[in-house]
Amino acid sequence: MPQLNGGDGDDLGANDELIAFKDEGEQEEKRNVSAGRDLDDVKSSLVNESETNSSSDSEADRRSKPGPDLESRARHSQLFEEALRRRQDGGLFQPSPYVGYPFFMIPDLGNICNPYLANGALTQSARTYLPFQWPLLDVPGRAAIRDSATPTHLSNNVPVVQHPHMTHLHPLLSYSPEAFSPQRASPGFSPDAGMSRTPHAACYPVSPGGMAQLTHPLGWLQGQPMYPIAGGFSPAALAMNASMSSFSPRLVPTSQSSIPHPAIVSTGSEAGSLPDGQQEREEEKKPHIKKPLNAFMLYMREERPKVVAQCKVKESATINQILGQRWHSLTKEEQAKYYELARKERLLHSKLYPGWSARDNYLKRPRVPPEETPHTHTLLTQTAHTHPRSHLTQPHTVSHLTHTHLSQASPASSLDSPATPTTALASPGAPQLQPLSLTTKPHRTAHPLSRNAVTPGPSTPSSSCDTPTSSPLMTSSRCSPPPPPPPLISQPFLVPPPTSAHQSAASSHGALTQPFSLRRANQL
DNA sequence: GGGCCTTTGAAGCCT
DNA sequence: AGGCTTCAAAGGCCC
Repeated sequence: MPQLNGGDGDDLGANDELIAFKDEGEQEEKRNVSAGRDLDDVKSSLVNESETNSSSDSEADRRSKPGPDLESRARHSQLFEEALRRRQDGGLFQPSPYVGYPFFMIPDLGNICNPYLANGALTQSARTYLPFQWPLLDVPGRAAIRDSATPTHLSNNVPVVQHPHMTHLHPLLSYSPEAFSPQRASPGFSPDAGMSRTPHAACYPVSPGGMAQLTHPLGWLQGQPMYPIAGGFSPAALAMNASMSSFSPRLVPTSQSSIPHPAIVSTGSEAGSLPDGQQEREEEKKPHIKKPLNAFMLYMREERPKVVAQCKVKESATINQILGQRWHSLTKEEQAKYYELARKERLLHSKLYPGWSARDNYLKRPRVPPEETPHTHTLLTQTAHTHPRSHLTQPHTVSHLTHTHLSQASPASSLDSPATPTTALASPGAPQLQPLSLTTKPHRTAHPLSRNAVTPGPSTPSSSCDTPTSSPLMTSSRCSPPPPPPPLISQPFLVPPPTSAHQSAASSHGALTQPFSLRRANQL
């Protein structure tokens, strides 16, 4: 566990962070205990509640139970620790966010490797990135730069390379010191050389002072507009970037005009449906800011390589099933790490994008190829606000109203009291309700029609990881042949009848007995 | 080439 | 308030 608040406590670059985290600044061990205790408290309340109906599934009971579950958990914990050690030793795995969790608020860095900026070239999934990610920038034009293994000099000399190993770049989880080191800065960030391709670089907590010594990778772009702010990023975000950055504030773009960068273009579909209005055009250039990752997503991000390596499984659907059950096999303390990390992710996200709301990404994806005129676009947009679930008719273009608050957010209000509810979540007084349904959510049964008609069922202590059907827990460090179906008695997660709270949490994914594919079909 | 699958959690919208 | 839906990551698979 790293010192999340290492240094002088300015790693976040914001004092309110210290306020937000009541334990911030204390010893990490104490923080861990505190986080675990908080989580325990929250979970215990739920457990107590559920115990009124059934005590068989409480965490305490599970943990006190001898037998395969305990054994598998011990193995898993051993694996977990081993993985942590490996990462500390500079192994191939992505460094654990807790080993070197670089929880600092360096907006420039966060922007450079900003994982929230999606759409094409800058997304991890697209595996295309600029040598540095443009702050608050959405670069949808992936088609133009995709499959470019070598730097592609675009019209304004911004090299674009494709780098499958940089998918780990993340403002919180993994910064590559090599990518930012002065030694490598030149070849790595030079417009002529593109980015260092060193994969799996260890991450480290960067102190602002240390970063100040580095050559800003954007130096060659100083004076140029860096990204469009037409999307309505509040001056607060920019001010924060400037104030919190160890780099020159001049790098913070001040122009409201869009960048003529070739990579910073709207997607073809967006451009094709552009209405004539200038405002709409600007809205379509708005960057797509991704949601912050939740605890499980962070866990998956970290554990996925292990599962892939251990099980030789590459299908994400299968891996996710494994990880889902592994997640349930984690102890509260282990889960608490990820909840804490997710909480800080949300906090960082809310600071980077004070006006952002999950609503901004809501129903933005085109479900049906739009055949719309500007007139219908307007109508559909209005309809979408009235009936946002009617995604069949939802235009793929951005809504008119959802972003208006972004540009209206005042710097002071954004900084002092970010408008996003995530900040409220991160506030010390806000209860952490996330873990409530962790170990009580019943497993879904895969629909037989589903392509991946695997039926994970309740977690079992088995160590096989051939398929989630046999045993997804994968508590062993090796993949073993699928054992015979374990007796039901060995299932560690016998789910009690859900309480109202459980029901609510579990039902958030639809009917418990209804497979995802069916639910999806019903949605459509 | 793009959508689906699959997981959990956060947050949105709707009733 | 409660229930339901969407999105976040990921990569093989399928059409």
